[in-house]
Amino acid sequence: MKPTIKDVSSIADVSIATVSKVVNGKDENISSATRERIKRIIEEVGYVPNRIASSLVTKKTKTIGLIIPDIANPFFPELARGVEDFSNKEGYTIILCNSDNDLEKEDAYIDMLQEKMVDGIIFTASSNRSELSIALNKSSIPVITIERNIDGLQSQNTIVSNNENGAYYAVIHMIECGYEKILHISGPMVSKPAQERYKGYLRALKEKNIEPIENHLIEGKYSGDWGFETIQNLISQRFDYDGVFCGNDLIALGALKALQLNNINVPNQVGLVGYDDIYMAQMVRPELTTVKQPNYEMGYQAAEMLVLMINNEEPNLSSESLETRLIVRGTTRV
Amino acid sequence: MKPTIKDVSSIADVSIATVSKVVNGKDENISSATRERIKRIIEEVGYVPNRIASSLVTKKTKTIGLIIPDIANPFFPELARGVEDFSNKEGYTIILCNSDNDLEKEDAYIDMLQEKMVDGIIFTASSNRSELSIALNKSSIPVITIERNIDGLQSQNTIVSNNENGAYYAVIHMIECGYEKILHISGPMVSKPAQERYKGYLRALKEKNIEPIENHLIEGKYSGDWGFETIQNLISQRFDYDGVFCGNDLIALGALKALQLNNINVPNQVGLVGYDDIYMAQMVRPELTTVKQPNYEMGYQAAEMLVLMINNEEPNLSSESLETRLIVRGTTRV
DNA sequence: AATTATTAGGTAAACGTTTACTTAAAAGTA
DNA sequence: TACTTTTAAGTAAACGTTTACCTAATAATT
Repeated sequence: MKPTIKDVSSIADVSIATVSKVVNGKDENISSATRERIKRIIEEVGYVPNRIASSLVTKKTKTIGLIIPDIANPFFPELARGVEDFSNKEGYTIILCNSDNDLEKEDAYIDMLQEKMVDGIIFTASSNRSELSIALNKSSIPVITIERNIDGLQSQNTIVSNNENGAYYAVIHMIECGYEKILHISGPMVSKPAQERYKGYLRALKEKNIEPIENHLIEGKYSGDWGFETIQNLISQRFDYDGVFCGNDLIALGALKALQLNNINVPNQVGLVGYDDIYMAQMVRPELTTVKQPNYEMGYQAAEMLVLMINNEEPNLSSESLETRLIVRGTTRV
Repeated sequence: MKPTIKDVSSIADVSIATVSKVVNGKDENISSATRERIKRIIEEVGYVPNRIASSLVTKKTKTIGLIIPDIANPFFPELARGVEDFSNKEGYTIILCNSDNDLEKEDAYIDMLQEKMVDGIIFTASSNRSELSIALNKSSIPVITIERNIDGLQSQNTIVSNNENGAYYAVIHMIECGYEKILHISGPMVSKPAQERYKGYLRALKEKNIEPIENHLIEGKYSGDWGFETIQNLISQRFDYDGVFCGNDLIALGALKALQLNNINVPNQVGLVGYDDIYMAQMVRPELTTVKQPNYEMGYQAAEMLVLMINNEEPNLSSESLETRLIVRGTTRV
């Protein structure tokens, strides 16, 4: 049987309160003799405090729930890492939840996290969900949404990156490179980032007085296969375009592969820009021009903000939109 | 204030025991009238059971700790996903820990997980650590090691993939393709998988009666940059080789980039094989020949095994070595 | 010497559940 | 009718801590 604080106290012949005090460093009023004796005994018997029991009285679990769509999606590991790094630094532990953008799973995880009394939740919601917002609002548990905000959540604390600007500058760059017939292969338009990127794309065209070509928006999934297929289709349809702005790097890498397979020169015949700056963007030839999102920072700052909320220190940022950075590499001509 | 079981019980005018029974479905002896009344009240007041409190008495937290080096390393997300999928199916929640292969962090996490009373731990240990094994052994908490086993851990339950065979078949394939001067760019040799892959590489050469070339082992990191640098160096040294077996895909992709940059044709002048089959392996041209590790399955099976251990049902597999699969693509000539 | 302050530690309630055991009433049986 | 069984629920201890408050002994102050 695992030793408890009681075992330690009886061996040391002190009360459990005394042991508790030295374990938690609240031992100003404990003589150094007993302090050392207790510490030695703790070592000897291998006592490890039961945080479940202490959580019950302190009402703090030092645990944060992280709900993301899928850790296997290359966008999220870095974000998760950011969350974990800050959390760990502050003594928090994180519970990882993959929702697969499935509303039922999201709900189930929210419930579970509440039952486990997490101190706060960081949440990439699949879409806007008023019922969820309501449920979350009345639960009084600090929540911060990340990457996408959801409407109707009170004390809306959000970390997002500025998708619209990111897309805008990317497309401006393409236009300045001389591409004129630029289409947009996007991810699913139900997601906010997809909507915002599309908005930025349109804004750039408008500002440069370029009429969007017909069928300029091709909506699909955030996968390499989707990018590949789309280009293959376009080629078989003899679609006329000279630039492709992709919803993310995965799409772009798939597109690049298809273009090269059909001997279409990138960047000379067709310019290509991705979004995210995943590691692989630099591992292909030509290297991919893309928009870097501060994934790690987003996670880190989200955790930072959440911990502030947990400690009831009003975060001075109630909603932060981090800027993106255009990284010009080889898939756009200069 | 959040409602507790007591609030529900007093509104329903029953004892807390009765509420507890209906909450946990142990309500054979509760009349359907009261059962429904209680359920309605739970709904109305928004009662959510405090699992911290119940864990204290049941001594089960329904939580599993997962310690891996780095979730941002493309090898681990899938594995983590496998762990999470099975765990979630069984009602477990996972705590994610990134150790960065840092011994102190590993220790700190092990402590933390024990304090949080997790029901079990899945662990990718950075290296062999006898003290850790001892600590773990006496803690009586179920542990399963994954991807790499650590010596001295009692009731050694391990899920690994057969690295030696994976490497062996890969190199055999290269030799059968006609490559003869094959070098091995490996990850850090302190890690077991690196050692085993090297062993497989040597075994293949030996079996085919090929003398390893001089300086055939180049040891470094599991990164694309490392692969890139190494090839650049080799080229500047005019090193003579015609095949490269890489410790992982990241190294291979870096190497591929360097080779192509120097106009060395892959697979005609130099054959190239990676390890892992990350998603990006098919996104480059030529697509990378590689060894597929069953990452997801490893995670899934590890969780499966751990849950068996937690439930004290002796797992019939005490140490499973999953087979790998060689995936021949475009970086080796046929 | 009498009073006060400080030091070192103890007491016991509280946190929110679960569960083995008990009980009272109702129903069944001889 | 008198007993036994079943049904429906309640009682209270236990889980392992923390912490506000208390106390006795010693030290400091006047």
